[in-house]
Amino acid sequence: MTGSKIAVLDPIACCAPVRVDVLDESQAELLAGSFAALADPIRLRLLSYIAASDADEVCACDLLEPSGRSQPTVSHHMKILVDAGLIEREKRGLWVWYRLVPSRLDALRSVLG
Amino acid sequence: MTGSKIAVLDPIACCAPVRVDVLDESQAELLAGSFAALADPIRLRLLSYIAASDADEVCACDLLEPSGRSQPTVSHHMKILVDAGLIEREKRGLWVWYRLVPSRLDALRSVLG
DNA sequence: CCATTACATCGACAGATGTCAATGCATTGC
DNA sequence: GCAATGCATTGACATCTGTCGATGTAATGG
Repeated sequence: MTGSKIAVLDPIACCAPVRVDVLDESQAELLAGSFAALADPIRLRLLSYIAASDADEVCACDLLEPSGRSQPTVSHHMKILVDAGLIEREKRGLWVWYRLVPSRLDALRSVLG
Repeated sequence: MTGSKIAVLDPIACCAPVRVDVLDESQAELLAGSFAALADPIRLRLLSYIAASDADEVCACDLLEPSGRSQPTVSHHMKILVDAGLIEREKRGLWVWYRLVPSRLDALRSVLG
């Protein structure tokens, strides 16, 4: 995907020199941000709750009880997931609905393969 | 994979009731820990450095320069990756060698699928 | 032994993160 | 208009995290 080949030659020669295809800093920063969104048990459960829903969207009001956290805390976590691009937010009337963004999850999955 | 079906019925009925297959707390805690190990740009670059190596293992001494961090800091990050089960550590003589644990990465990947 | 090397651990610090009560801001219904 | 509702934002706090200098520890070579 990236293709940036960096040749690293170790001067001491304790170890064999290595040719590498390493994530550059900006790529690593971006990916780390995405994984950080997944690095919290509450957010993982919120995500799986949406993923497991029969409908393809879930009302914010349904996320309070199963998460066991206060309304501001859930709102905070949902914002982090939205900012990471893992879920979409849509406001209809008084209620807010969340949907998964499967392409974003696929992108993260491909990084681990 | 888990199979734990939990029926959640929302009492207010503002939203449709949802049948869910949600991560339980201990599962979420475990997974969050694994993703947290990936939620740092330095660790991602260390991991990709090992993954991109021609050999299947990399000497710790080769990780200092490309990471741009001090020796204690790199040691700290490698410990986190090892504790998360993402890489293996083997000491031979004075040197320490690291290898990927592909099965662990596969497991994480399958969670996102 | 002793010096040197490679890596781990400790201690300290700044900055990030999760949490909730209090408050703000739209939207709806009257 | 006004009150009520659903969610976001703020402020404050404790905890966690990344970082490095200093030091500890195990292995090697003389």
